[in-house]
Amino acid sequence: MTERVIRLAKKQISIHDIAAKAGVSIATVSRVMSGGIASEASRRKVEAAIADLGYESNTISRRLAGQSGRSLLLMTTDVVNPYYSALCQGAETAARRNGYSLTLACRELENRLDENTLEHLLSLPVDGAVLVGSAVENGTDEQLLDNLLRLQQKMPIVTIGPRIEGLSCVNITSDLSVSVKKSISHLIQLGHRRICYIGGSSDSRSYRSRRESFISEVAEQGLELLVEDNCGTGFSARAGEICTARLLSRLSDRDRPTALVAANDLVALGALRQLLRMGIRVPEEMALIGCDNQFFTPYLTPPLTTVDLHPEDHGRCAVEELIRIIGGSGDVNYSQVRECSLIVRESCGALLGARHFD
Amino acid sequence: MTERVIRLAKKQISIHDIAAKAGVSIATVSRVMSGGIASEASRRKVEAAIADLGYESNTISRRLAGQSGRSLLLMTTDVVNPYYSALCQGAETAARRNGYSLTLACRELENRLDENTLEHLLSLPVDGAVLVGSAVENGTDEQLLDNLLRLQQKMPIVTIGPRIEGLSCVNITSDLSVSVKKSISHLIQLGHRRICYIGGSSDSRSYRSRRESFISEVAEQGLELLVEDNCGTGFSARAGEICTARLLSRLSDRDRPTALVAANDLVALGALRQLLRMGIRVPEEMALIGCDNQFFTPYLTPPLTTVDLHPEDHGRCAVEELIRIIGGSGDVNYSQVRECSLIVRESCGALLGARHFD
DNA sequence: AAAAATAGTGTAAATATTTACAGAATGTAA
DNA sequence: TTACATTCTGTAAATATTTACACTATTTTT
Repeated sequence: MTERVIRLAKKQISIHDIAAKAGVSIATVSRVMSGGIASEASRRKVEAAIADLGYESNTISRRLAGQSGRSLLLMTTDVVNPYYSALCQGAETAARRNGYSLTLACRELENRLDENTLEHLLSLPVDGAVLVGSAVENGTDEQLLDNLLRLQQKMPIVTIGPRIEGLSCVNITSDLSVSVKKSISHLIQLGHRRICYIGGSSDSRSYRSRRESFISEVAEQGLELLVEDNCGTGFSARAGEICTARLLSRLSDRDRPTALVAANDLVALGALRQLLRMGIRVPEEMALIGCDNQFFTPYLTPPLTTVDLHPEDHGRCAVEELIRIIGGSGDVNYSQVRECSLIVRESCGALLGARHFD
Repeated sequence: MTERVIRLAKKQISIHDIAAKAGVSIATVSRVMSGGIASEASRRKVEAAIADLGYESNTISRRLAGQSGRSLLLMTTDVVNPYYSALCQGAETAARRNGYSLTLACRELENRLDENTLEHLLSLPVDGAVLVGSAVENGTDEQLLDNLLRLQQKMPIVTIGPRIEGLSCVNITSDLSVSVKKSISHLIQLGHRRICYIGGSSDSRSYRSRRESFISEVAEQGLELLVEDNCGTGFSARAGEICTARLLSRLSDRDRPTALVAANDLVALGALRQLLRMGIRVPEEMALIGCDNQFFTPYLTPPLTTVDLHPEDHGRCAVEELIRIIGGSGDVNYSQVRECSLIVRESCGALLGARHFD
């Protein structure tokens, strides 16, 4: 009934073997390994034995004895979304560079961190967790807070995304209002006055924050707010298509916006396709601006103007912060706001005449 | 000097606490947990105590005592490439469904599994590894074999990609010759005779295998082999651009191929852009076919015809095989060849007149 | 009724490490 | 020479589990 395990033949070389070979006790070996107090003579003998036998200390028992196992958890929504996969890549690289390994927990697109997932996370042998995506985006603040506090009892956490009210932890965030401001000023500079935000889901806290920034910035600049209730439907290319079709079918040609700000590049991709389908030329008749600077954006026709949030940087930062916290040094409750940059290409009409290609 | 570790207050509830509460020995608790021999009475008492105290067994010590820690390793090249991220998603989901966790080791695009990385992998507390990308693609067969055999001494492995000569392990693979055959027959059906393969890197074993298939299929069909040495330069969109530009600048208009088969969708994306830049219309003047059915392909202009290798399926399969092997049942040395499907869209001229959109 | 088999249980060893504590060896000061 | 401090080392306990082994109690077979 009990599961049979393949036992791979050779017994591990243990600290005991080293001790025997070097003619010292296991305690001394351990101290040499961890840089503790030991005489030069012992140190040399132990190091020779280690090199000789090719010994590597065992993560499992080190951890059982109360040490860090040097492994971190990354919880994301959906690595297929290039924003998350770039973040993941950044996190993994940073972890590996610091001698940590990274365990991945993804969710298919779901509403929130549920009971099962939480149990799974809690049972994982890791020293800390980076949380991004639905785990910190979707659901009410109380639900999120409940789950995260429970997780936090077991391990330190770092969140990426909008700060969660009432949770004290390190938080990596983009100033979405800056990203929106940059997009809107770029459009205004190019002469646009009728700008509409498309795509996204109001389940997402990032979305809500970005949308609020959009609304307030539109007001600030004295622009008209266009069909504000048309936002939403999701973060996919399909959502971009649907959303664009719905928006334009509702409005007469003269009420139509002259520029669309998409929730992300996927939404922009779908919008672009829908605009083409409807015979509306980009950027001549409609400007389009995305978000995330995903790898395919320079290759679209026209190349997409977008905002780079530097997700690899988010991943790297979160991991470095987490390792710092595990090391026990410094502040464990603040937000680090990361830069974002507007990447100007041709989908809003800039650069156009100059050189259509390149 | 020694790193200080945050110790989170509460001591874990252990098997001893359960034993005490249930009035039995720890051995009995362990047997109840693992479904071993125990009386109904003990079983009930133990289960009550477990529910009462909310006990969860400790992965670390279970593993130290020689049991599976229920965690797997996935080694990929580069999760930012959508093929790998889809694979990764499939693997993670399958692992989680089976109660396993998935640790990720990515490499930035590098030539091969080097010494450092291998050390890292060997030190990881996992029960088995799925290998895909540069770890099983790049380098000579001897180098690969050396590394993989060393890894295999520590844990069972499953590889995804072309089978490695001399390595006995489970291998998940796509029949690339079928994928190439499907692409070529599609093009021939549409009247093409001058077909050229672009992109990819001869460091990659998948690439070499796919290219060989291309060459032999071109011969089989009695087609002319076009500038065969022009292949290569990489798997990125940039590579597609460069490769296309170079190819077309070398040939007079009448020697030019009428169809391009790209190493993957990224290469096709770059090729598409370059063709547009050179004023060559797709599909009217040049057909283009990709590989991977990445999420952006339906949204290109024209929508890209491509081959879906079903990477999530590869990931899922590999993980399921690995878990089976860890469970100790069945064959541990064979190749499982997975299906691939041609996704016909408009970039080769099919579907064109009928309905240009949708 | 005796012998044998079976079911259930507890003790203790095993896994590979860290570290508190005690003790030994050495050096320094009075 | 004695007292004290310092440096170094080894023993053993601790971590949370599994499991071999010995033992008891029950059931089955002869």
